[in-house]
Amino acid sequence: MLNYSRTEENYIKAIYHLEAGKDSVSTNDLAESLQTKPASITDMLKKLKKKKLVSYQAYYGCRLTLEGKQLALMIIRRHRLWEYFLSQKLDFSWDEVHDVAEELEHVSSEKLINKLDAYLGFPRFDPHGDPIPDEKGAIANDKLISLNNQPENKPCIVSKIGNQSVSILEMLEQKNIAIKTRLEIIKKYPFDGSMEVKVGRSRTTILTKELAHNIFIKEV
Amino acid sequence: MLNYSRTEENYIKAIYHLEAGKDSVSTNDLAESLQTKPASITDMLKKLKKKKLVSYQAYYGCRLTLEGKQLALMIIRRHRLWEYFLSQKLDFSWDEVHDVAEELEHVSSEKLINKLDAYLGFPRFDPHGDPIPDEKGAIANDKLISLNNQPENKPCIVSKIGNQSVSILEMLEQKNIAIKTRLEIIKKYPFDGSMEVKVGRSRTTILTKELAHNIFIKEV
DNA sequence: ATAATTTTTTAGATTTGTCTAAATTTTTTT
DNA sequence: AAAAAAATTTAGACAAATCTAAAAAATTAT
Ligand SMILES: [Mn+2]
Ligand SMILES: [Mn+2]
Ligand SMILES: [Mn+2]
Ligand SMILES: [Mn+2]
Repeated sequence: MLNYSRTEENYIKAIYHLEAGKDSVSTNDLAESLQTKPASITDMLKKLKKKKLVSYQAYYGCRLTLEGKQLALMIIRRHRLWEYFLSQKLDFSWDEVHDVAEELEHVSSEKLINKLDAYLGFPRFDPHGDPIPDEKGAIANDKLISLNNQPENKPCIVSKIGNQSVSILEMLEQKNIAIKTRLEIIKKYPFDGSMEVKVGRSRTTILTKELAHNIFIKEV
Repeated sequence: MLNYSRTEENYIKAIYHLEAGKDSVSTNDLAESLQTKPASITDMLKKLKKKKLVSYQAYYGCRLTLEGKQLALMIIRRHRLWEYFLSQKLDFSWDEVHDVAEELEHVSSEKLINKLDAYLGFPRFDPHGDPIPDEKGAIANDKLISLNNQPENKPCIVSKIGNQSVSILEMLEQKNIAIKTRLEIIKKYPFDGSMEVKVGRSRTTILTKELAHNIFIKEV
C-alpha cells in the first residue's frame, strides 16, 4: 500500500462512511462532511480517480474501488486502535478520544499499528462500540440492533452508541449505562415509544425512544 | 502556545539542534540539515521571523527567540516521549524508534503528551540517553562524560550513546552494553586508547577509543 | 586592496489544496 | 415538455512550501 497525503486519507475515509447503504456518494454530501466547498470535492475526486482509489463519473457521484476500500479500512483501523489506547491506557474519557485519534490516524507506519494492536491485546471494538478492522481489513460485523427493536424481558448487552455527542454521553453516564452494561426492557409504552429498563441487576430507569434508538445491543 | 505547521515545527527543531554551541545558525547548514535548498530556508526564515519564533538578519543567519526555544523544547519533548513509548511499551528496537517519532512528534495535543508522560512514569531520558524536557520545558542537563574520560576501577552507568547508527547498536548489543548497563574500566592502554572493561558484574570486553568515545556515563 | 570564491537572497515558476463566481448538467415542478 | 430549482463542474485566483537560475553580499585568497 502506497503512501497518501493526510487530505487524501480524510477524503477516502469520508467516502467510506458515506457510501454505507447508498450506491454512490454525492459531491454535496462529501462537501458537507468534509467542511469544504463542492468545487474542491470535484478537484479531489479527479485526483483520486487517477490514483484508482475511487470510481467517479461527472455529475453522478463516486464510489471507492477495492483498493480505496482497503485503504479506508486501514485508516479506520488506526483511528479506532488509537481511540482504544487513549481510553484504555491514557485514561481519556469517552468523548475526548475522537479528536486526538483524528490526528494519530495519519501516522502510517504499519509496524507501529500492528505492534500497538498486539500491545492492546487485539481489541475488536473501540470505546464507542465500533468494530476495529484487523491487519487484513476484516471487520466484525456483529449485526447490532437498536434497543427500540428489542422485545420486553429479553436481557441484552450494550455494544455500541449510535451518536457520539457530549450530550448523550452525559445522559448515559447519569443513567449508569455504558458499553457492556446489561439491560433488560421491563415495559414498553407504545403511546410515546418510551420504555422502562432494568440497568444491570437492580436499578431501573425510563428511556425515551430517541435515546433508545441510539443504544445498540447484542443479545446475551 | 499557538499551533504551527509540521514544516514550521521541523524548522524550529532543526535550528534548536544546530544552534547548540554556535551563536547563530547559517542558511546553508539549515538547508543541509533539512534536506532542502538554501532559497527555501530564506523564505521560511522570513516567515518565522514574522511569527517571532526566530531572530533573523539577512546574510547573518538566525537564532531562536525565547518563544521559539520553548516551542522547540515541546517538540523535542513529544519526540522523545514517543521514542520511549515505542521502545518500552511496543518493544521497538533502539534504532527503529526515531523515524516513527518524527511523525508522532507533530500531534500537538498537550493533554495527550502530559497523559502519555504520566503513563510512562515521567521518564527523564529517551532510549538514546537524551534528556526529555518536562511539561514546562525544563531539561535535565546532567553533564554526561564520555567513557574515555573515566579513570580505572571506578564503576559507572551507561546513560547515553553519542551516535545512533545501526552499526554502533549492533556492536553494543553484541557486547551486552545498553543504557543503564554498569561498566568498570579494568585497564587502559595508552598506546592505542583501547581499554578492558567489566560489563555488568562478570564479563569483560575490549573497547576501542572510537567506541568508548560514544559511550556516555554517569558515576554511580 | 582587488580578485576569486562561497554564501545567501531575489525573482519567477511549480505543486497541492483551497476558494469564489460563473457556466453547465441533472432533477424537480408545473 | 418547458421552466425552475438544485447539484455539479469549470475557470481563474490564492496561500503554503518548494524549486531553479540569476543577482547580490560576504568571506577568503592573492
Ligand atoms: Mn472516532
Ligand atoms: Mn483525519
Ligand atoms: Mn530521535
Ligand atoms: Mn518531524
